Amino acid sequence: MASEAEPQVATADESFEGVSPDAARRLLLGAVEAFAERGFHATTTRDIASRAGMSPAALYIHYKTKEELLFQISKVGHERSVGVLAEAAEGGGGDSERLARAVRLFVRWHAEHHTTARVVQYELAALGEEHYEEIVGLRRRSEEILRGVLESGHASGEFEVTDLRGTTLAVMSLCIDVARWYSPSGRRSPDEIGALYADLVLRMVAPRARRGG
Amino acid sequence: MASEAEPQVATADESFEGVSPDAARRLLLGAVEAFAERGFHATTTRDIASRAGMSPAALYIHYKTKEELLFQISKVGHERSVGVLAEAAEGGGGDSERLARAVRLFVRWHAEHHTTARVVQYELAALGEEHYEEIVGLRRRSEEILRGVLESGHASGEFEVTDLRGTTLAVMSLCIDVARWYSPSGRRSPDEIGALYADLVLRMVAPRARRGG
DNA sequence: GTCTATAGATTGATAGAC
DNA sequence: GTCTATCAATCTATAGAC
Repeated sequence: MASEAEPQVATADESFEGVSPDAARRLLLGAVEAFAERGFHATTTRDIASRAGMSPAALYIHYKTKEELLFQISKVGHERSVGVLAEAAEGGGGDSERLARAVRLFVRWHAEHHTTARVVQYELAALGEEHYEEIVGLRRRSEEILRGVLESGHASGEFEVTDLRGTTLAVMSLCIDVARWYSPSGRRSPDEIGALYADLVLRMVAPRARRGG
Repeated sequence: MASEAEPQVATADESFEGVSPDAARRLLLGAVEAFAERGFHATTTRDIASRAGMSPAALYIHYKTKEELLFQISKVGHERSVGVLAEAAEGGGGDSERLARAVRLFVRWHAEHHTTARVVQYELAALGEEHYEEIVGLRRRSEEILRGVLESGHASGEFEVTDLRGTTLAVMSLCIDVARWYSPSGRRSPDEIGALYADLVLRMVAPRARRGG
């Protein structure tokens, strides 16, 4: 049995593998868990520290404020998700293939890393002003990547997109909202959800069949 | 010029018209604003009371706890949004017409009442256990209504839905996420977004064109 | 780097006058 | 029903020993 002072960070998230020293990473993982469960403002620094198996004061050796923890999570999380999206969109194949792959992997990331994703997507408002601006820049990039694929497919006639910005936003919405409702105890695996959503998105942009004559 | 003690509840939401006495309604509106801006836990009872032009103590004449305010908002908000969805789905026309109308009005509601909707959709976790269970019941109803329309359309051959539960969830996601990103200062009106999303959803479930031979 | 102890501010909620 | 005043708890963050 672990004593109360032992680290309790259960769901290790490889997104933060690179963070060192070890104590700083454990604090980050504890914060992800706590922020995802209860939200930034409802989480106490005591809670974070105790999940990392440390005293309340130890947090401040590695992070200046509680907000800085949120910022680090937000930054790494956004970088990871933008990276997934960029890689999928830049990969080979036609525009349908690129779009399907982008949606599938972006959705899968939001399901697999739903704790991190929840913090990333829903705790933005708690960031300080400068940190917020930096994160908004990263968010713009993911939107641009997706819009690029849709635009390319529309130009080539592979897609039919009547409202480019609106459709981009809708597809982003679909993917992001997965973080809100996904649960590992649900019926579907992250990959299955990704495949389903990729199919739905392809149908959203498929050229309409010419009807009648 | 209004003195500091005057009510500052700006965006009156007709969802709460029926609440009386007047002070209780003003507190509710103040709480909606504050919860939407900063989240439940970051909102102080002092903030709510001051938005309603009252002293901190006055809140407790009308509500037992801060959580009870959240519950009232959540309850009324859910009832309204379920009502919109139910009316749209029960109205006349074919299944395509019913689905398009349901999505259009549900999306429009989430945009028009985006402050209320944000609280309704993203502050659920702050509810007490019993209150949470009651709200979950209302949420199940909206999912069932939407699933009913999709099922009916699939049975009649008007739609092609390969994964009923998954598609239902995806359509709900699309609608709900509007509350997260919508801003009145954006380029599109709630009605335009509703119309666009209804079109996208119809395409998601349209039978695939028979290709080739 | 980590701890114990605690400062200093703020919070949700109550008491009691009017 | 509303106010002023305030309590008791809790929070972020720091000080100083080890």
